[in-house]
Amino acid sequence: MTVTTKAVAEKTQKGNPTIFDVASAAGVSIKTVSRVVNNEPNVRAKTREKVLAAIQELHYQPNSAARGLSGKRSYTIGLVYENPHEFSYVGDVLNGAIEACESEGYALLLRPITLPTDSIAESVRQFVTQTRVDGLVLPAPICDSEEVLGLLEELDIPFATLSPKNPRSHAISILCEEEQASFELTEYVIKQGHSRIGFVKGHPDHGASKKRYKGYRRGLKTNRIKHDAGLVCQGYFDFNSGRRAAKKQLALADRPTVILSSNDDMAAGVLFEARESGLQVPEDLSIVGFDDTPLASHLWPPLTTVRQPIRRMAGSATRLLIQKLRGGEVIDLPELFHCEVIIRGSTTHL
Amino acid sequence: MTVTTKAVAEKTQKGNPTIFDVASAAGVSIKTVSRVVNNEPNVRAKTREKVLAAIQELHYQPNSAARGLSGKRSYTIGLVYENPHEFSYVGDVLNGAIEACESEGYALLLRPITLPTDSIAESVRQFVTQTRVDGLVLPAPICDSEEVLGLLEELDIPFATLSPKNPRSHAISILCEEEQASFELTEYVIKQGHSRIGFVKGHPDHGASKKRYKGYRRGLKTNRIKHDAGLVCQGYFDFNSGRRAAKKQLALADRPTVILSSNDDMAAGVLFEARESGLQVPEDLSIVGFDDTPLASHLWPPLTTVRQPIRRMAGSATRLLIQKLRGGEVIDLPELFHCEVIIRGSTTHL
DNA sequence: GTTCCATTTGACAACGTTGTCATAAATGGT
DNA sequence: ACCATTTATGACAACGTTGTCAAATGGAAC
Repeated sequence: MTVTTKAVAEKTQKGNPTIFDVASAAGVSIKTVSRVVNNEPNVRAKTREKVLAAIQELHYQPNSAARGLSGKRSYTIGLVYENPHEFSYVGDVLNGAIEACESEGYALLLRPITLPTDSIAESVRQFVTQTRVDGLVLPAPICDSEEVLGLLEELDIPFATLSPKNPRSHAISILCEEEQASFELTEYVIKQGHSRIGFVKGHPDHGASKKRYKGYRRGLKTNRIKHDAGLVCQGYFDFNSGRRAAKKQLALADRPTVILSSNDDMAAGVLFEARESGLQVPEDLSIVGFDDTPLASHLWPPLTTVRQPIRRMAGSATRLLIQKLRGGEVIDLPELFHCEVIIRGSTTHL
Repeated sequence: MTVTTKAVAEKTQKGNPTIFDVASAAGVSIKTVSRVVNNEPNVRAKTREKVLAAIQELHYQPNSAARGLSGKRSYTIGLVYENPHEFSYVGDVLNGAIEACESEGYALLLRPITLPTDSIAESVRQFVTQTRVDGLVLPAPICDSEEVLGLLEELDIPFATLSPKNPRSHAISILCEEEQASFELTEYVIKQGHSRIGFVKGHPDHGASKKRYKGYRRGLKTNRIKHDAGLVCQGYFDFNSGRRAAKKQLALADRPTVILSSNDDMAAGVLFEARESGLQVPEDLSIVGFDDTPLASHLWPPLTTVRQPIRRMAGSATRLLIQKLRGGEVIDLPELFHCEVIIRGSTTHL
């Protein structure tokens, strides 16, 4: 076993363990390892165990390129679908990334992560060792996990971050002027005569939340409106947290005349709750969202909101990443995109 | 050149053309072809041209597995994102397929197609030759293109169809009881006292449209309500076609008291238009959707609709496909999923 | 203890590309 | 016209796996 461990150490230094490493560790031929890996018959139970143990110890993952080359299979499934005109935030990220990959001759592999999870980093480690991707695109909030970024730097895998909390100086990061947009939105409602302005914060793990809140605060300050902590609620970017926030704020004696939400889903929750309490929108309460998802324009009244060019941002992140992979020099300065304030029927002057 | 063509023909018979085929066709070494393909410097313009011509003629596509094995790169980018709790229809399809692939050790490659396009089949051909996927998952309406299915059968690439118009006897197809659900929905509103029941059809290219319409017709017939062509509009599964349909129906002297739409987006359009004309929902007009997308529960009032287990359906399609790829016998009988009618606030009794 | 057969194992080629290094051809300066 | 240098091309190994086929092993029947 000592010998085994030693052999392991030697090999592991130079990249990932191969079937040869496993074979020598288990004291069998590579073919036998192959059989075990592929669940082929005619392997003695005892042999199988030895091999399995070696695989475990070495954290062996078959190289899919080699598999694909040797055997006939590619171990890959295609999914062809009609590109929906209207997609959610994540959908736009996908589309942007896919387009960029396609035009650059790369393939895109997806790894959805359901939060909260024990360790994002562990999921990411699995993903990169399994798929051996050349680089990673990381939207928020994944790109805000120090654990993940540390891991990737350790493994020396390049990555691009999309709307990170704190852009790293040595990573590609794509940002957009959310703070400014949020500020403009706040100024806009103030100019409409509002002064009791509610705000629903986004998920604390997303960098965007802070920026949007900051813009709101600056808007108030610039216009000499006193900040009232009672008019600020913590949200989590989902519909229900918007509802909860609205319920709370609408119950106030001196309730706000407008509520700004850090995304459209929460704004929809606010609208829902306003309706439930019999309020007219925008007459009794103006409502503002953020992101301009399809939802924003499909609600009635349609939401005043901010459009981020998510798709282009994701495309840019991906293209820069590929450029870096190709060895080209990439300006590591964060690329800054412009946001557009969109005025719709959910807001009106007092 | 005659020799070239001959060599091509010989090789092409046995699978895809390789770099050797191109090299011999162009009269150069494989390394030179490699250089051209990878845009490396130090290739004479004339040589490059010859090679490019051969590549074109042979429809050569580099084998990415071989590339990945030989070079260090995998030509693959990973995208790690937080799995949104709420996604659109397409998003659910993706999630279902990704989950299945992940658990079976396959990778999933996406190819969005923007319709209308000159030739879906051509896009699909490109996709499969580029990526060399083992099989394909085809949601509606892609799976309804005879051209595509014919191509795949010709190339002998297995595929699974999701909600196809006409399930093929020799293909995996996943269906759900949409006709029945639509029927139940129709009966439900009739029991609520409605008899002027508007209907907005779905996109004519989708198999689902026909089934949903059929359920509506059967619901009317079973309850002895005369079918009125004036109450049926053609829609295209998008918000705006829902608006247009509603505008038309609400202008009728004897307007419907409820409008059934073939999906939620169109129902949102109907709701929007109802609001625009100052109608109360559901008091003045009941509204029904289909699909139970997040939108349905986020609108106010939330929509009565039908939930299809899209994610599970996509997962099943993918798993069956992989089973088939593994050589396992797959029951080619279409798998039928159950739909659930969901009653919410957008409908009420007359 | 043989013999035979089924089971288990292994040696080695093949897959299609890129990387390395050697060599051939073109170019330029004398 | 020659050599030195740069540029262009090619031969061949390497990548890590699976497929093919031959060899070794183990157990049952005699």
